[in-house]
Amino acid sequence: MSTSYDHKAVEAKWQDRWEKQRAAEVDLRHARGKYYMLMMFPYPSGDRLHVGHGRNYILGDALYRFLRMNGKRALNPMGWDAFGLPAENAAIQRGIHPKDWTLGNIKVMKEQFRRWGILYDWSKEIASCFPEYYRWNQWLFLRMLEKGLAYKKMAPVNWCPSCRTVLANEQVVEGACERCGTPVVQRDLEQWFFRITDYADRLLDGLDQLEGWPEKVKVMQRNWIGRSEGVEIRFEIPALSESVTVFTTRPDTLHGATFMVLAPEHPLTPRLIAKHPDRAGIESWIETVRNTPRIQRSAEETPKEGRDTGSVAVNPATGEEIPIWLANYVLPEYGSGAVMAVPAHDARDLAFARQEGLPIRLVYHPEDRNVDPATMTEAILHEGVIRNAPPFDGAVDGPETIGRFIEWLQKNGWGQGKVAYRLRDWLISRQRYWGTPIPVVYCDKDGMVPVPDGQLPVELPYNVEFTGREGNPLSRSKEFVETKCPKCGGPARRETDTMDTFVDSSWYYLRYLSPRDPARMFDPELANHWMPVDQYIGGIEHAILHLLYARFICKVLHDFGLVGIEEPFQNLFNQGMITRYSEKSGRIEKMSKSRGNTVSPDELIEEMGADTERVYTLFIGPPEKEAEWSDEAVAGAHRFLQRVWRMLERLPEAPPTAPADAELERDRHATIQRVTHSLQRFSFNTAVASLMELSNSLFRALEEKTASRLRCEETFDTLVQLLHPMAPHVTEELWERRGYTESLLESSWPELDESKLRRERIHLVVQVDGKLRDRVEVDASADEKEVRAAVLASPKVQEHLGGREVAKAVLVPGRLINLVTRKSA
RNA sequence: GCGAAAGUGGCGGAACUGGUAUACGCGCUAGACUUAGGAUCUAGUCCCGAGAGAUCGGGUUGGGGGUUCGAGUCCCCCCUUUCGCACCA
Repeated sequence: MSTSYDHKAVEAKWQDRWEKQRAAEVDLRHARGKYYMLMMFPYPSGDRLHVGHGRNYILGDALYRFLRMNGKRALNPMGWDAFGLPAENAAIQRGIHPKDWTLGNIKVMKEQFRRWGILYDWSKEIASCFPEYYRWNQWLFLRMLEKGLAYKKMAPVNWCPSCRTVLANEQVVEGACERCGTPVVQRDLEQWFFRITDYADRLLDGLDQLEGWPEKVKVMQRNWIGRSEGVEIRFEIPALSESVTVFTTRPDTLHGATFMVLAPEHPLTPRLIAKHPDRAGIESWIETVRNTPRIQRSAEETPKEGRDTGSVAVNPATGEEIPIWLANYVLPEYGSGAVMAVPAHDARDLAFARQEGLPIRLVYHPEDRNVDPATMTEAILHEGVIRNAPPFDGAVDGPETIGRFIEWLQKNGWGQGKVAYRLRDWLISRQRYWGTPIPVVYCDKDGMVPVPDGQLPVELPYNVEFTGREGNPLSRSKEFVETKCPKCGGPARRETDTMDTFVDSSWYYLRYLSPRDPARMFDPELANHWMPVDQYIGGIEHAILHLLYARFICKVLHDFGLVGIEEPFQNLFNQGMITRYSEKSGRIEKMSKSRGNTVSPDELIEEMGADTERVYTLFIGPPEKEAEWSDEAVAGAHRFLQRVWRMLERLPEAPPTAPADAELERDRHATIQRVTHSLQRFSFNTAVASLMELSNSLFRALEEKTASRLRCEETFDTLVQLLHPMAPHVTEELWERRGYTESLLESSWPELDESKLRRERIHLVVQVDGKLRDRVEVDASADEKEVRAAVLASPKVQEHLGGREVAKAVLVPGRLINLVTRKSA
């Protein structure tokens, strides 16, 4: 019967010890050298964490331990993104107050982290739902309000008539309210915004500096910002003595604009349809379009619908009068909410023109430009092709043509260059309780008045009612709503909207540095010393929203003169998801509670230990890629740790002297080199593989008694040290049992001696004409001449040469030699 | 449709800047120890062919072409998959 180690006892022992010696907390003010790493800010959701969630925490902890053993000052803080919708839903469904629910979840999550053996510096702990934290959201809001970066305006929102509340886009499922199934309508409400569009160019340009970010995330952000350069062109509407401006990136197709399309919401619409015989019909159609949720309206499957206003505009290039239409596919918020329709060169305009029987006119001939000739034939036949119209001057296509057009339009006073963005201002107000109250009050006399800094924080009242109906519970709290105007002292009402939780997470990394500071949002001196964050680990789901908002707020704080940096996160790592077969769907899917394919860490830890889970999670595959969880393969990680454990008992069996010492020593150093390199590149899976190899070598040496006791012990110690970031508990225990009194975590990473990697005799691969034919052993110092002589002495090589002459020999030192025979000319 | 990444054994995956393809693990096969084992250990395990045999020959990184003494890796074309964007004018 072989001994197996009691992982439960070992893990409990070290988890207790780590908890007690929290002294490892970094003294930020006195730490010399900087290595500020690993940012996380999880949401305490109440669902038990599963092994899929464990991946990024385990990854981060392994990295943290590795850095620390390498003498780096690493900071590993943890805090809670504690506001959010699930807490409020829990209150509605189960009658638990969001605060109590959240704090309970935090406790559970902390216990799970402890059981994974994860070392967080809890002295830096923050939670966004505490007034000590969110008062600085309010402070930031007031500063942004002063600078015009926060503002209020009417905006269309998703409104559930039954719940009487605003819904986030994510809460609208197929056009209906996620909770009650009532069709959602579009409604205009006064909303608070942050002017992120002012920063569009800087957010875009900043990406080029972020070399430590995955290209994928940068591309996603670039698409989201969606900068496009184009032109604004004015079209006169003679009947109204007005003009309408369109935005286009293709001014060179202006001659082909045969009609114009406005968003139904366009400000000129009422005047354009004023004299229309079916005005009422059009107005009711407009209402339908307005009530369509935005997501549905801008889906490609949605059929194009339009109405002719009966009014006309003048195409400045041709002088022709063209009809003005309204259509659902033109969005009011992009560009100027109006387009010149060029059906010959735009797929959407073409579809619409065909549907409504509007004229199609070619500007470019199919031979000039990428136009589908088949679809264009009818246009050519009916309208002909406009070429050599000014300012073509016979030239065709390309950016130069467009450039000339812009100049020409400008000269004629018809238009000018303009940049349009897809990015919209950030809507930060939520009609919800569980969030940061927006610090303004409304006074009948003074209007909207910001809350003075001295009266911050505006605290959330605890005693409110959660009915799930009638919208925001905050607005029914008299205690909260009724207040005094800071200006005149008269009666006033508080703003009851709260902030989007992304505001909380957009600056938390700065608060980690001085979490209890009562006087400031953060300490600029510490921020300048420790920022930017060296390593950020998180899921790809944050690629746009959170990471864009955090970059934006960082730039805002920079402009306020509070921090020197403009980019908060230097290196970003996106771990891949863990997948598993789901009985429900019969497919391999992302591990999640709703799919019923989760693996509980509790049971796994009970059965095989946290170290096993950690090693397997890291070994499963490249951490940036998706990986499929295999219940069987976990056992392999467990066997590996058991093997390492058993070797401790066998060390004394090794002989005092033995022949293969040098070989084991070389393996040891090769492993140090490989593991160190692997961990530097986040390649945890190959690091574990290398350690398994070293373990196999040592095991064999012990079995066959080919290495001395001292050598075996030294190899074992190195193995344990290198394994520590992945399997911290069992390695600490083994280290202690080896007689070391200092904690393994405090020991320093094994040193690589490159001279030990060298061999005296090396195996060289011999190729003849690029094909592997033999291996020869030569002195490591042998020069080409000697190698050649040794190789030619091989009977196998001679056989394959078959008497042919060696025309050329390519020697790759230490690896191979390729003998090239002359090829038939 | 546009953009990005990737295609290697039965499976997860190795191969750093072109240099022994399939490391490591899972699974599988045979054996050992055992009352028994999903425990442990030993040997084997890319495919085809020859041989009793250690071995020997040939082929193989989605398909096709190219560069090179040499290509999983670089270049071109095609196929497939995954992800992101998608009425943005």
